[in-house]
Amino acid sequence: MTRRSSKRQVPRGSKRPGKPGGVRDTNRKARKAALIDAALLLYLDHGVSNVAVDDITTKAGVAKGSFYRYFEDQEALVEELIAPARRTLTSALITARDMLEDAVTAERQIEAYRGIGEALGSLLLESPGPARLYLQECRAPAVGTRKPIGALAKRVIDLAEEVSTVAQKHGLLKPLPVPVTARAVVGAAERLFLGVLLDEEMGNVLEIPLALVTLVVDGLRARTA
Amino acid sequence: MTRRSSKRQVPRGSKRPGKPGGVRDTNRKARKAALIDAALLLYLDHGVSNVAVDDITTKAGVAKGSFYRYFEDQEALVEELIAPARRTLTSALITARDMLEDAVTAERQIEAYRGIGEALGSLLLESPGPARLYLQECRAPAVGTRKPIGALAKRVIDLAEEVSTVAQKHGLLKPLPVPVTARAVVGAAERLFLGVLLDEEMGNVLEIPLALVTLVVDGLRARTA
DNA sequence: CTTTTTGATGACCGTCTGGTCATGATTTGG
DNA sequence: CCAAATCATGACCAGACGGTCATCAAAAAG
Repeated sequence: MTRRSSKRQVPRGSKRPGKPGGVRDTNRKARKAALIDAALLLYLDHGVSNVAVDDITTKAGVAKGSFYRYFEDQEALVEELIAPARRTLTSALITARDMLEDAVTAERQIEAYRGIGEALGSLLLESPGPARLYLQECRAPAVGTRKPIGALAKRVIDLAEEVSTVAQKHGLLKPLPVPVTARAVVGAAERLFLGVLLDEEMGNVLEIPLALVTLVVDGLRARTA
Repeated sequence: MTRRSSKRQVPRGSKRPGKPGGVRDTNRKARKAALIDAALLLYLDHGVSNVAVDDITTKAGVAKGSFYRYFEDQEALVEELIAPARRTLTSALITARDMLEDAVTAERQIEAYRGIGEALGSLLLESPGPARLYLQECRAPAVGTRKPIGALAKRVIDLAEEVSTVAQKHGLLKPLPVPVTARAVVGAAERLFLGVLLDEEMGNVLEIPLALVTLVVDGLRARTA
């Protein structure tokens, strides 16, 4: 029996995948979830580059050969692991950018930024693990297992620059270079949220969105009438 | 011949180390520098967890056995590699904290923060490699080879909190939780400086210190007369 | 109930890696 | 010049690791 050239969750041309909700479908989903959950816990403690497939499958309680039925390699697993975080982050930034396009008042501007904060907040609540993994690893070199995280980090910065570009076009920011304001905001937000996820002593975490808005609105805001 | 239980650059009780400036002393320093330089280049591209001792010694042009004459393991090398960055960062933060203790005017406060910016600026100029390595890896899990970097990251946050505590004591910051303002500033500064070191398109990089001061002084500043 | 298809398994293989060490080269100090 | 000390070397070793695969188990479909 030869290896299929391109592995898939359900192989294309599969003749008997079983019906949705059936035993096979249920087992496949459960196994993938077990592997992803196990990997996440190990990545959070050890970093994405210090975890072996053996570690993951042992923690997930499945045989090593099963890993390769669901994932080409660890990079493929990480890609799937951070998919929810990618969707939430990129969606929030795009929505904020579009809202700012129409933001002709300072109130609408604050609302757009608040939308980002809220989306990030919900990300922290719904997917704290993937969010924390992203925040921990997003600046280290995007090689091997970490590639999907590095790609998302680049996307986040690109979108943040778009948000800043639109904000500045409306005269809503000081005439600082867009790449500078985008990075300052992203950097501050990332470290603050990482602190929350790491249970660092942060005081009243409900003040964090305020702090961020303060940074953006008061710190970078253009002094216009 | 048995292994010494604790390796050192010059073994304790060494009988003929050679005089300072002598052939051995010179060769030792050159070899350590070659290994550290090689390791730095590899760590920057691949991450601290994806580099083998063989990689380092090959790039440095020395035999593998020589590596272990100078370093216990890679963690020891990283400890030494970031020593200049650690000195500069901690010294700058401590100086700023002390200056803020005496800062009774807004001008003195700005001067203290500017001192941090200048120290960071000189760090980027004098040790761009170690600075970039620190910025890339400082949030990923502090295990194995990355331990020294994680320890420095914790120290930086601790000192930043002290700086914020003093600033707030003087009523120079809004009454936001100290951990929040400290992290916001550190996060913004780190991402901005990383952008410079990665040659990301940042516009006029001379505006970055201004952006940081803007964030701190205008964004977090208490609205006092 | 049976055949076909899909999934699970963990031993196996080749490569990678940390770390050691016997041997020889070089430096030191008298 | 010489004995002692220090340094350099890269083959070697044992274990770690990614990925495969022959075999068996389980599910699907008729």
